[in-house]
Amino acid sequence: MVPKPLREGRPTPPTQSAALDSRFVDEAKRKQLEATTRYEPGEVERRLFAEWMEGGYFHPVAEGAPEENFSIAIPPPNVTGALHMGHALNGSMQDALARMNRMRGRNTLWTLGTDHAGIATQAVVEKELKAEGKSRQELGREAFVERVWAWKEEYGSRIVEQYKRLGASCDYERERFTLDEGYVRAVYRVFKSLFDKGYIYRDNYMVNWDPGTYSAISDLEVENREVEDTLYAIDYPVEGSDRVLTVATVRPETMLADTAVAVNPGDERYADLVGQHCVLPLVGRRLPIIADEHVDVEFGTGALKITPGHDPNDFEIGRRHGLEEIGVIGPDGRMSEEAGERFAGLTAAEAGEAVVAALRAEGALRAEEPYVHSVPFSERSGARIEPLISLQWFCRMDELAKPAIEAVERDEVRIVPEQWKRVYLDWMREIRPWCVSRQLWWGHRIPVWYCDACEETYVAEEAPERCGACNGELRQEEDVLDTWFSSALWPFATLGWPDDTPELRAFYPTSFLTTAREILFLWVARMVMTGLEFPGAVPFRDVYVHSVIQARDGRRMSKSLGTGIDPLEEIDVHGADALRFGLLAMSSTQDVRYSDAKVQQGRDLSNKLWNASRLILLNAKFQQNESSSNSAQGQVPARVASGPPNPGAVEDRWILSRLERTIDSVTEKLETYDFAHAAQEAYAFFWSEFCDWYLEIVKPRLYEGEEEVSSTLLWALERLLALLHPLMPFVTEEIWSYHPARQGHLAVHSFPRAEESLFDAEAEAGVEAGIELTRRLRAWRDLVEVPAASEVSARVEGAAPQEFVGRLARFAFVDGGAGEGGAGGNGAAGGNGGGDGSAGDGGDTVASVGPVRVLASESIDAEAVAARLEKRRAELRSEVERGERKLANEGFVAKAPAEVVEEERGKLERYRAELGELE
RNA sequence: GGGCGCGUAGCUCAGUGGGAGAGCGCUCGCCUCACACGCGAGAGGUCGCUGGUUCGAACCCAGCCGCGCCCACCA
Repeated sequence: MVPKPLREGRPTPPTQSAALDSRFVDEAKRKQLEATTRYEPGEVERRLFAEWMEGGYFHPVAEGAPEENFSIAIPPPNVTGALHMGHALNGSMQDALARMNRMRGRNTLWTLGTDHAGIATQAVVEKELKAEGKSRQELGREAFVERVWAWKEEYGSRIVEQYKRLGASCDYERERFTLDEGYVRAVYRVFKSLFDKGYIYRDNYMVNWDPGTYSAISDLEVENREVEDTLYAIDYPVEGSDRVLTVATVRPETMLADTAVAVNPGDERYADLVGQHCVLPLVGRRLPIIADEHVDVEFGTGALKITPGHDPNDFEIGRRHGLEEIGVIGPDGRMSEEAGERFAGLTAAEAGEAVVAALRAEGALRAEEPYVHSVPFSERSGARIEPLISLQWFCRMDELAKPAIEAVERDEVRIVPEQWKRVYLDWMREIRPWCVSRQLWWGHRIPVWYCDACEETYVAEEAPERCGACNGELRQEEDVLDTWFSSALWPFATLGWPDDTPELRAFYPTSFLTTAREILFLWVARMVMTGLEFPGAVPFRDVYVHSVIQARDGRRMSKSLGTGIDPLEEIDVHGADALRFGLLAMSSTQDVRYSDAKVQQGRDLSNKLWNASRLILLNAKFQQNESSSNSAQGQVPARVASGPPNPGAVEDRWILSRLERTIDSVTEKLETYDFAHAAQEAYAFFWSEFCDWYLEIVKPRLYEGEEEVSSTLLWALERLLALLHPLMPFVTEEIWSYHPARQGHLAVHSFPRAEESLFDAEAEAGVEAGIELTRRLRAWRDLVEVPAASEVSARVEGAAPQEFVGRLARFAFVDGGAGEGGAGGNGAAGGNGGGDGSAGDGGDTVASVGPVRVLASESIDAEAVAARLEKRRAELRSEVERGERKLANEGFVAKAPAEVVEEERGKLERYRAELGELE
């Protein structure tokens, strides 16, 4: 749990010039590259991160306009926190965007900081105290708060260090904390301003009292759980009559605070009783019988006991009818004096039992039955919420909500995926006052001062000295503000607001926010409201609501359940790039289970990148560039070293075309926050097309030292690394350090833009046909069980296949007439022995695979060939039948789009032709 | 009670009107001079169920079954 030092005994990072072109001049480094057949992220990541920091790349100058710059304010983690998977996913997304935009030359700021997290932090320190046998009360407020600060200074930066392990390109020099001096000023300015507008007020009101934290909490911090309780029916005698009103409750102890009984105004059963009184059993209080619409005629007896002091509904009803508000349960969850001598001092639960016993003794308990209902619990402490009336500070939200609703309606803040837009709007339209005071010590103490002498109240940004009216002593409000009150100001308070700072001018509004949906209301909505109210502009343009990563078994990842997976362990084992890739690839808009396989895939990809690059870098021929003007760090990204190559070979044109299309597509996906598809598409291109086919195709040319293929490879590699860098910054940066075109760090290299002039449909079609033929030949070999090591002789009919086909499928093409060997050379085929003798001048054809006529040899099993042929014929017949059936359908031909019909005809023709050849 | 979403290969998930995909796992064959964290070839799916719309449905509509999440004051 102790933060790991980041620069574990590493020597200082190389200076610019040392990091520069020392590679192949330096034979040792070449040897190292040659020897390292496996990418090892551990050492690389620490070293490279230090280099980036050294370069100052993450610390932009505050210049330019927000529209042309790019900025993100990180969702501030709790100071008490440790990096969890949510942070890791969130961070991977933000970093991908930050890095892409930085590489595009945009002035990019990713603000980092932590949240003081009132309850959580106070709880941690209180626990510490408890272990020492002390309490915060003993310590006193001032000393306690000092102690929390000391804790924060010592442990509070752990999570910041952990973000570095992820590779997050935050501006670590602009780290903020919600209790920083400047931040506190922002909070006080906002409080005062909202007070002056009449939005903030103090009132005795029903709140969610959390006996666990000994504080009020907001509606959003309450979670409802199904609980099995007992529903008691109690008889309340009607005064001056022998009738009784039977009421129901799951909390009998609250009857001690009843101040009325209500019935529905339309309920004829009780119409005559309205206006009369009941007598409260055990207590003897006279309760008026009132009529209120809230009462459900169908439920129970249709009579409802009213406890304005301990039930939110009853509270509302009580206020409507001007009922007395009695509190019998105190903030400690125990019965107060008001509950009467018999019950005072008992816990609520004990009191409940005592009340039931007493009622039973009096014969007032009519019935009891098990009852399942939902009960509020504190998300903070887990304690059952005790609704009670207390004096708190509230903020009226309706006026603030109006512009925040409009901003989202008009897409000035875009919520992605769009379904969350409605969720946001629905909540905002029904918004209720926010209880902003908390009975804690750690936080922003509410900037209100009272004069006890004359009862004057002052709200101010700075403490007034004495009472202006009577010159009496002033006493500051004891309560602190809800943590979310300060979080709500995060995007602008971190930039220096309320001062007019260069940062604010350059980076507000921010560009992007990504968040889990659980804090859409708690945090996002409130930032929109305060942003519009204070700096006067939306806090961010786009909000991306990401998925929740669940534990492997589908449960929530949670520390208490023991289902959490520690991202740092995953980084230790697989590397940060692997984790980043894995998280991005597995994430989507819906919740997903954590997938080890995807992280594995990321690790494999890192390794594959490393090795494919080794192949290229160790074999490509290139001229060492004179290192041109040193690109100034962090300013102008280095240009792509050379212009696009213009190769003649069809496979070169093919791969360049595919690369540019991939760049186009991956970029578009990143821009629309479709991280999963961006990652997977980049993976598929690199692995399946670039490595499996292109590298295999060009190996002979590469080994021969052909310059054209070398420059194509180096150019493609450079663009590929740059494209992948936002997703996997470490491996790509490390590989780049060996690239001859390197002039500076990849982190500030330009991000590729698809070069459309390289799109080449013809080359794509040509190579893809060759690939298809290769596949068929390989499948044929496997099927007829040709030994893997042997080469098969064959003749080609008609147009010659791509030359790589024979080599990759291990086919030696012989030319019947000229006796010229095929691409692979006959030497290798010599192993086939005598069979080749007859093949040399065009022996018997034993099978056809497309245009390829396979010649008889010892390694070919005639029976297997026949079986193979029969299988293919069966496939083709069924295809032909399918096509014929479809085209015979008049509706299809008449109504389907012409190109669909055409395609169908083409396919049918091809199948027929192939079938004809085989029969 | 209201809302949102999900049910596709053994597993985890893409696909959202024109012939079922990926990664992992599995089978077979390969240590082929970048990579065995690898290479090649395969097997495996009545796309939850029932109806409807359409020339055509995993995809659109309706109903049903199962699962999840959010919001909500029925004692």
